[in-house]
Amino acid sequence: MFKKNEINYTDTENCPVRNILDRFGDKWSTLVILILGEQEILRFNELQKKIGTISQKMLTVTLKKLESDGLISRKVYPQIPPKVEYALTELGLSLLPKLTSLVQWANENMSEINSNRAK
Amino acid sequence: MFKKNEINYTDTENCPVRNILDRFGDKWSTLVILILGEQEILRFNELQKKIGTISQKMLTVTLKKLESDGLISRKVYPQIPPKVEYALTELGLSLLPKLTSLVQWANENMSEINSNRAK
DNA sequence: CGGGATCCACGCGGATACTG
DNA sequence: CAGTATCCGCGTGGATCCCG
Repeated sequence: MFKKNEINYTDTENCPVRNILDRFGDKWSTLVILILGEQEILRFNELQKKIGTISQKMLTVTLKKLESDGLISRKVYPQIPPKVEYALTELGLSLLPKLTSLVQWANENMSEINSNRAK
Repeated sequence: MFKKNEINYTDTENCPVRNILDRFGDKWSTLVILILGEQEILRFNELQKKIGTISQKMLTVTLKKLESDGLISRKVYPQIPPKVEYALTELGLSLLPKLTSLVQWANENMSEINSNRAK
């Protein structure tokens, strides 16, 4: 029934599962990717308004991390006032379907989870 | 290119995306579900050994949360010493493919992400 | 064996002020 | 506009001890 490749979850450094969870287990990364997947290109302030409750600091930190991971691109227009555009890279786009699939599940099952919790 | 259902990400309470991220954005939930999906049934200590680095407290907390969400089941054998078995519920099983899909992506792309980060 | 109960450190993340 | 810098509360999560 289940293929057992016997993943070694103990090895935090090399286990991709642990790695990805450490990376996207934070509060904002996944959300930013989802929003960029929906809108294609967004400026810093547009992202912040979209999310609504994120602070400038955390949006900056999150974007930098995702950029250094190669998941999003950052395009700076050298003008005053500055203009910076963020978008998903190819790598980010390849991740997107996996996340939207998760979102779809969330949409379908959140009410059941909530009613379970209420008990 | 993109269907725009215009999700309101600002509404933390009602947005399923925000909800699921708040719920599985912790350090261990996703990992526990993945391991239970692989092994079907596991006892408390077996789970702890599988994960390796989780503390008793966090495993307890995580299991309780997942149980109250209705994602895993908890079967107690009233004997001494006690025996408790954990497994995925139907709901948990329905989530599993979405997570393994994410794991697959992680396996395929983790090396690229790591080399990106190194720059 | 499978937890409960406490204590506590650390770091995530918010609030605020400032800048090119 | 798009950040940077700093301070700091608070919750996550680890360590330890105890119990049925």
